Amino acid sequence: MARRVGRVSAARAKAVPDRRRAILDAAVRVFARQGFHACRVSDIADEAGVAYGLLYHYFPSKDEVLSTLFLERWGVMLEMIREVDSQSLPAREKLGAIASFIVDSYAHDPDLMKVIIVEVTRAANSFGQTHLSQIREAYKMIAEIVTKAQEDGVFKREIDAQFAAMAFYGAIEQVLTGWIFGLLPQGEEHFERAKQLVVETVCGGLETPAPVST
Amino acid sequence: MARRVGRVSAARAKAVPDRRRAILDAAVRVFARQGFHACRVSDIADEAGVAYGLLYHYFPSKDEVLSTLFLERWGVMLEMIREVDSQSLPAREKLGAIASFIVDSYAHDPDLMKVIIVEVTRAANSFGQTHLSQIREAYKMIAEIVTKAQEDGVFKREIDAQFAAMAFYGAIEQVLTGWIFGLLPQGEEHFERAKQLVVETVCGGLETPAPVST
Amino acid sequence: MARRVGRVSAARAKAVPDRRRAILDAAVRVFARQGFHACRVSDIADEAGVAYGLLYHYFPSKDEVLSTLFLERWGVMLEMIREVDSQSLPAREKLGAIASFIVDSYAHDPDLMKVIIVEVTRAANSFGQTHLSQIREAYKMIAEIVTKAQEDGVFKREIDAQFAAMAFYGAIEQVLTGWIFGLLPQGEEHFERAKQLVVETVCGGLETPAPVST
Amino acid sequence: MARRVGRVSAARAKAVPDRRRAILDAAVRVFARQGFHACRVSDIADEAGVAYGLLYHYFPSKDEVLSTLFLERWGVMLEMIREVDSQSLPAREKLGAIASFIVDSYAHDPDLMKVIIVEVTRAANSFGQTHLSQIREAYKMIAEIVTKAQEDGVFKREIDAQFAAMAFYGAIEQVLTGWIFGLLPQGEEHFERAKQLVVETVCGGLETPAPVST
DNA sequence: GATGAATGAGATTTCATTCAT
DNA sequence: TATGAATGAAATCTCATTCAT
Repeated sequence: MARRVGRVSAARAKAVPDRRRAILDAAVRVFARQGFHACRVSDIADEAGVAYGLLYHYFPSKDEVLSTLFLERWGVMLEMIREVDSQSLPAREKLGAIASFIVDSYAHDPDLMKVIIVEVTRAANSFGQTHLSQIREAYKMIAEIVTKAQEDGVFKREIDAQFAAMAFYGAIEQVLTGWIFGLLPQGEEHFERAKQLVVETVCGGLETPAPVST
Repeated sequence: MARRVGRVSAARAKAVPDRRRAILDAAVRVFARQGFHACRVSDIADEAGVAYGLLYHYFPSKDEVLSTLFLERWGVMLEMIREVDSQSLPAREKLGAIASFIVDSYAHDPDLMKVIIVEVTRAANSFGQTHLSQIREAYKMIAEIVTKAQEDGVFKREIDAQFAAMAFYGAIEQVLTGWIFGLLPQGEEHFERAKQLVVETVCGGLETPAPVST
Repeated sequence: MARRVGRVSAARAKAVPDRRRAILDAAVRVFARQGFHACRVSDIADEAGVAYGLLYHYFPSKDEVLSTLFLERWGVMLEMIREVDSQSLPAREKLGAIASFIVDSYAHDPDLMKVIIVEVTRAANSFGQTHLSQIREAYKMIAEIVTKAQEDGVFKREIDAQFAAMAFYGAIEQVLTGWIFGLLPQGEEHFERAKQLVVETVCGGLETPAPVST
Repeated sequence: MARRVGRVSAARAKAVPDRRRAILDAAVRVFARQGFHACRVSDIADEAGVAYGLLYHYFPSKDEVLSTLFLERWGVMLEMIREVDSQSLPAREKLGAIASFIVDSYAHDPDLMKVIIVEVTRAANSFGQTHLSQIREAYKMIAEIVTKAQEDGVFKREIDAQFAAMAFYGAIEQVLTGWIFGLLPQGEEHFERAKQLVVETVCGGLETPAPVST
């Protein structure tokens, strides 16, 4: 009966505020601001405007709130990479699509991306461990793109695909980190430029082409 | 070669065990194994084989132990980058020296590098914030190397130096993260290879040179 | 007479045990028995029959428990002195009313008065400092009673009012201290007698009236 | 050889600083400033300019330092009261001598008197308990003075001697407390005046003599 | 659904005291 | 004597989680 989808109930859904969603959204802001460990469950509840006991109606634990946030978003990303991968496009464009998606994700919801990166993908001792298989999946798919490009003779074969995938993803994530830390300038313009630069850097290299010697 | 002391005083130094050093070394192992937040001060003391009150004899807090560890090592790295920077070498070699230093650091003491990366440089909400100026210093010096290379016409001018520095550092750190997480194969051979590949990737690019069209 | 509530709500009030009050009451007993510094927060919780985390639900710190106790009771006393002061009574009766109130307070709840005196009014280095303004307020109002009596020609003018107020209050507090330490005999009879004696001593003096010389 | 008294060795005694004394003197300052419980043994040692281990050469514990301080000074006071008591003087003058001694003690070394009062005589839960017999001794001797005066018909018989002793001592101590807390003005002049006023208040009473009715 | 009082394990930190040198 | 490194018991406070209402 609950969660009915359809026009009428959709209207009703608006009338009945979705507390679960409110808690998740609040958690993003609080985790981004204070960090997962430094915040209390009651901080999230306060931000969401609910009693903190309610959080335990929707989630079994504080950990699960973060995990939910991560899995939701990471799932979308994996989906997207999978789709890109299945198309027949030049490797550079595939990597460009991935970079674009990640940068757009940050542009659209910087707090969420900050939380995912800081509290999960970069947290080797806690959630990074828990969600290792999900994280690894992304690297694997990127590596496959590289492998294919190498087979096509477009990418150098001497650079290990696994390795290249890490370098590529690391470069993007570091740029996001730069934004998160306030080390790189932000803004629509910079976001767009970053998408191109990261691909150009990793695919084309920083060096200017060697002049053709006669 | 470094840290050599006169024979006599070296013997004496052995006679008096350096508990402070023992605590720092133990902290590295414990932080690496359990994470800074998940470990207790007594875990460090146990690992060091001392009473945990002694930790407070040498450090004002648990935080300060980690900070000391970070600053010690990061200081050495900054010093090294500064030295490399001052020499007149091709940009690729300068970046290669930096990559080598970082990889060697990991090869030599993986726990320490894990701690520095996981608990400091990637911990945006805690120690990453505290030591931001130190971290930024490294990025800045790398960016200067890129800038110089651009002025020399060796590096492409369209890729912002700041941005390139982040991409370069991010690529290396991600590779270390791969080792830390067990996502990339480790071993002397792989470490050596990584030094070359990261430079080749970022400087030369993943793509094969475009065939000279006639 | 005070605090009477409607029958129904009074019954209801009983149904819901006031844990905050229980903690305060337990704290009085524990502070009196062991002293503020020598007791642990868990001693208070045990005495109150609650988990000690609950104490932190109601009070931000152990200090605040004592402060609450002091301010509650001291406030009542200041109120009472203020009221006495406002009436038109002979100075001796006003001081008598104050002495009576303090002695009655002790007779009614010796532990509470012990705590207030030992841990606050006589604790120059800790809570005595914190609550100095409240303590001073009592002395000030007593001094005003003396001043008025001096203006009326009832009290000697050569004894500074501030000074007289301290002597008067000091005499009473010392008597309570005698009871607290077990140096003076206690009991309803002694309490009643003390009320008169302290006033007689300070107002009338210890000396017998000089015989009228002819 | 040590502790030789006499002219020559006295000169030497100056040359060899008395560390035990230095520690006691430092303890007075530190206890007065921070309170017994709030200060650390190392604070005392720092103030005395010695290593804190040395304190344990001269005293078995921190407690013992305070006890030594108290017993030294309180012993002198008991001695003095005993002497005064043995003389044949009017009760008022005997009490005056006691008040003078106490006030002079404060004038001469306010820190020491603060420590004795705050940390011992008023500390019902700790040192007040430990040294109860010593403290009681003073009250007893004062009470004896009162008793004798009552037998001589100089003091009213209806005011219990024990009680009068407490009131008298309490009045003085409260005045000292006023100085300690900064509630009463200090200075040579005020100290002298206080000696008279406390006796006049307790012996003569605050009230003006009743006019002789015919 | 919603609330927030109640729980209690567990963490950091302090500091009196000991003792080898 | 004199030092201060070393010890470890103990205390306060936090906060995720439970559950009666």
